[in-house]
Amino acid sequence: MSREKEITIYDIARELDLSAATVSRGLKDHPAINKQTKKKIADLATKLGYRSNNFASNLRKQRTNTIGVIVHELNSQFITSVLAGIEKVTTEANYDLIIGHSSETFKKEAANAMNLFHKRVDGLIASLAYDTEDLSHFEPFAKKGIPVMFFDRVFEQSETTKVVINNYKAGYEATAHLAAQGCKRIAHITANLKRNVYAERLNGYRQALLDNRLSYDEKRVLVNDLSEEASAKAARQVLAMKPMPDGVFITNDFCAAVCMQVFKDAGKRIPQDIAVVGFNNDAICKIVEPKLTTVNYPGIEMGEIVARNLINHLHGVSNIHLTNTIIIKSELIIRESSMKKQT
Amino acid sequence: MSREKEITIYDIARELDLSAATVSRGLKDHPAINKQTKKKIADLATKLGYRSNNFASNLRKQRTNTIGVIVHELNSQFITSVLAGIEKVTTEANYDLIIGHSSETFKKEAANAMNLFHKRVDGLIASLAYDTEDLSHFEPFAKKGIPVMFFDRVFEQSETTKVVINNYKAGYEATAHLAAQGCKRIAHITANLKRNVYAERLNGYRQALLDNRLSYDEKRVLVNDLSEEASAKAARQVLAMKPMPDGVFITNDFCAAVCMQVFKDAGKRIPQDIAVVGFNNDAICKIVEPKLTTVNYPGIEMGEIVARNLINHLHGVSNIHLTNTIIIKSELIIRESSMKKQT
DNA sequence: TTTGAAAATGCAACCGATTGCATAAAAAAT
DNA sequence: ATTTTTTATGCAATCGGTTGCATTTTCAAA
Repeated sequence: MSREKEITIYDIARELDLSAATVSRGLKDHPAINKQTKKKIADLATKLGYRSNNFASNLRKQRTNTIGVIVHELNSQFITSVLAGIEKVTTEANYDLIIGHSSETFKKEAANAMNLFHKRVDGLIASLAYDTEDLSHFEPFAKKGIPVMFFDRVFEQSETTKVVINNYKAGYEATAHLAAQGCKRIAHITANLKRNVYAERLNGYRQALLDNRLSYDEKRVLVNDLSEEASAKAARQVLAMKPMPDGVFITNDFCAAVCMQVFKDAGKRIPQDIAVVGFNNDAICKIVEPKLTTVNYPGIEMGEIVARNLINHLHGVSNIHLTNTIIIKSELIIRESSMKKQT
Repeated sequence: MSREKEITIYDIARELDLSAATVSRGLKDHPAINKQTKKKIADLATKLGYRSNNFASNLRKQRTNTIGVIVHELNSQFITSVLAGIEKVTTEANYDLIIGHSSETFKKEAANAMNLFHKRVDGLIASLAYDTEDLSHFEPFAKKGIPVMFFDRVFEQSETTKVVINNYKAGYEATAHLAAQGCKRIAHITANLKRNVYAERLNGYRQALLDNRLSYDEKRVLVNDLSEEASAKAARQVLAMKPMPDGVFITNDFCAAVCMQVFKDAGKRIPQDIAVVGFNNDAICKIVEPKLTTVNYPGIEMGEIVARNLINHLHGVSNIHLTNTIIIKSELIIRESSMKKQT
């Protein structure tokens, strides 16, 4: 209720008959300060409830020890695990984190970028929104020499550093698996092909079809925004295809779960009538029936790697401008939804 | 690559032959500054790529215009929508947001609280972690007169302001609905009863049983941590009860989804053999089969209300110490998982 | 032309921590 | 006892906006 006076190093200095400089050094364990003096300072600081003023400190140091993160959405297992990985590394390195989310819109992504820019983060980690078309909103960072790293949703052609999985390979393996299960007409439900992850998976899908002597048919590729409504619509489109596909590779687990629901409502059996493979290995995979075959995405590892690289760069240990792309392993997890052939 | 020099108001002042004070006022549209001067300042600022230094500004103003938020987890629809509501209001009021998450642990919650305290947020919004036992980590805020508001997971007995739904009523209605569907042995799967939300729902459950002349049996109440494993275990415990329950009210949709899976694997039909009601109205409700009856939790509204009250308090428009508890409406959404009686 | 009020701008002291350099005190070497 | 080295501490400028108060400029009223 009653606002206490804020304690500063000057208060501590006065009380101990020291200079503010000594208190400042003492508080951060500077080697030139006497051990006992340090203890006296620390004790009094605790007693008075001193808290360091970040603003004064950052103003003077011209650094913030803060890293900004921009993600497209928060409510996904994948993103949450990436954040956990980033947090682990940044906390160890004593950096603070400011997390912003774009709700999949370019507008909010740009607003977040500007916000973090004004907050003067020392570095930025980002995954692009659904409809981001260019990276101009990250240019202020480049101009000021603030490192930016992308993960997952990146611009493949850009010069910035990025951490990704091999989406081409993942798409290839998912599709090849369906082919190996005997599927002859494999559809693909995906999202905005401007996003590298989806474009690459589509490429993998196509190559796997060709390598398995299955024809690639544009009509079997459906693009939507992965919302519940769009997913259901895509599923109905699959059902309406003639002949109906006997397998479908879907680029997102939630979308796949919705599709499965529609397929089952239409009386189709999974995997007998239509086999399904999703992507991400979200918790939902084990809840849907049958359990969903999917591609496991090592989120924590991805977060750790992207954060570690950024911090190494900030510490001058390495230079991210030399390492352009880091590829992380992913793997197909086979469950019932695609097991046409019983083992 | 090449780090540009940072532009300050002094640079602008020098170039326009003005004082820094005038530039400062001009940039923030102070009424005493001539319109044309303002325009000249704004134009040059843009041209030079000026960005205001928050640290200098906050240091001087002794305010941050930032609100901290601590939530227990990010990957839930409910939390995401609360955050959306908070964001909407705070953005309009020109406050920044710093979001921290505790991963359901007291330790990280306390660490987040200290971090936000040192970042000197003007106010704090929080929902407690699974195992938080006391509120001592929020005391520094109280001491400095920084307002703290809780939502959803709160300490009912505490003096702090809180925004909640009527969990008692929600639990009552969910249970009464099962009774109305003809269930005679209704089980309840819930979580840490130290969390008000779960304790209150249990109370509602118990009263509804009594009001429907059904006996309350402690053995039918299972407490777990809502993880996938714990949920499956709880479901198996329900299956093992003799006689087996014919209805179950589960305090969380994800947990309910896992349970349904276990029930179905055991050959039970939902809702014929066992009716299920969940809680939260997450997207998963419409993906499981049959679709899950649940309690809708108005996340966005909750976020808006808690943020609006906090900001009003900060602006001195109202005083949160007068309003102790705000209750928001929730409602039962009936789907197939509980419809024993066909309509 | 003078005067008074209103409008616009400037002065200078903050806010609190950091840090290069100077200095003082204590310990060691001569 | 004196000089050198080591160890501790202090001085004072700096970071970049903000703001109460003073001063100057502008413009209309007398």
